[in-house]
Amino acid sequence: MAENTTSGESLLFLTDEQLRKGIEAMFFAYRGFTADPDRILDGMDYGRAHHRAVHFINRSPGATVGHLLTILGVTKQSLNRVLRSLFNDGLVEARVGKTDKRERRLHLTEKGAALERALSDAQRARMRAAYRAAGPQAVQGFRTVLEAMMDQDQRKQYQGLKDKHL
Amino acid sequence: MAENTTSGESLLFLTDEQLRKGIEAMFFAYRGFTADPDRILDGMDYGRAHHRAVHFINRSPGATVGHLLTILGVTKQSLNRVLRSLFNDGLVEARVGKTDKRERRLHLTEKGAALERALSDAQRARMRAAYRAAGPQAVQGFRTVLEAMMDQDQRKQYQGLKDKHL
DNA sequence: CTTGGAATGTCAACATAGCTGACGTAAATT
DNA sequence: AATTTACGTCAGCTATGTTGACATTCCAAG
Repeated sequence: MAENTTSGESLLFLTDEQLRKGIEAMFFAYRGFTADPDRILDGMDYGRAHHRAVHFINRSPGATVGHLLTILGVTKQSLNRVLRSLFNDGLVEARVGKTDKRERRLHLTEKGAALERALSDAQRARMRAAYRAAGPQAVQGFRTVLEAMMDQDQRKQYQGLKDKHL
Repeated sequence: MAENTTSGESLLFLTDEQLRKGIEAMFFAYRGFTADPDRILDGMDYGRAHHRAVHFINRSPGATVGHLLTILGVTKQSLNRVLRSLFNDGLVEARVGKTDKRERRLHLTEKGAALERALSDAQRARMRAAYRAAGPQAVQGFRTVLEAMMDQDQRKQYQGLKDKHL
């Protein structure tokens, strides 16, 4: 693991100690990242899985179940349990696909959109505070490192989503 | 910390769209972050909870159970289940506290240290690749934003750990 | 037209990892 | 002596993931 190999030109940021700090930063930060939505969801019958579903349905209205499956990376049985409860509670509605009638195109109802807004408002508020405190340059570095940390497939989905939206 | 506050100079990084991208980046990156250790643990009887325990015991040898509880933020029942299995399998050993005999000071055995090494090698490899690809300046921004995203208590623990180590 | 496969849903059974509540024991503190 | 602290444990619950098996619906290709 010998860092500082070639010349002395500051490969210090690649030492095991620096990496360990990064690892723990991810661990603690992720807890903060999910804390606010979790607090809202606590008390409802919902959890993080519902949050993720609602987030991506809001983000890509009309997405099929299969699409959601690949994004979330869970089994259809697991996702189905979540979707069923959202469906029963009137937060999500499924419209039969126009061209392919096997597909169920997922959309948020107004009620679902309201929950999504509540959750993402809370999450964005924290993110905004962090961004503001860190400044634009740090934010760019943040995004760069996160993107480099993703798996290939995940990165494609992430970037794909980026384009599809606007 | 206030960057670019006053006039209209580039507060664009605080738009909801930018924040949403940051949120999704966290989501996808965290999956990558945990993927490699998860793969190793899969097949053993262990999971992410064991990884976390082993990580922090390695990091702070002699830590008490209570210390671990506050760092991990779980209940003692939950942690105890994990510790018991690590204990039974001879990965962790508990020594009675010298001054306070109620305390159990936790240490990794050689076997436990070997697992910890395998897990953190995998995780560090990914982190190192991401750091290397992103560069030192991005890494600094990454850490700055993550730190700002933590809860107060978590941030203290994170920073506290930083000092305690070396 | 029939058949095969894809997209989806559902049932059953199970594992992991979190939680609460209640209780016990030993050691330290007051 | 009484209380508090640190830890362990039992019992039971919930959320979220997993596999495996099977049904339905429908598109597409032979």
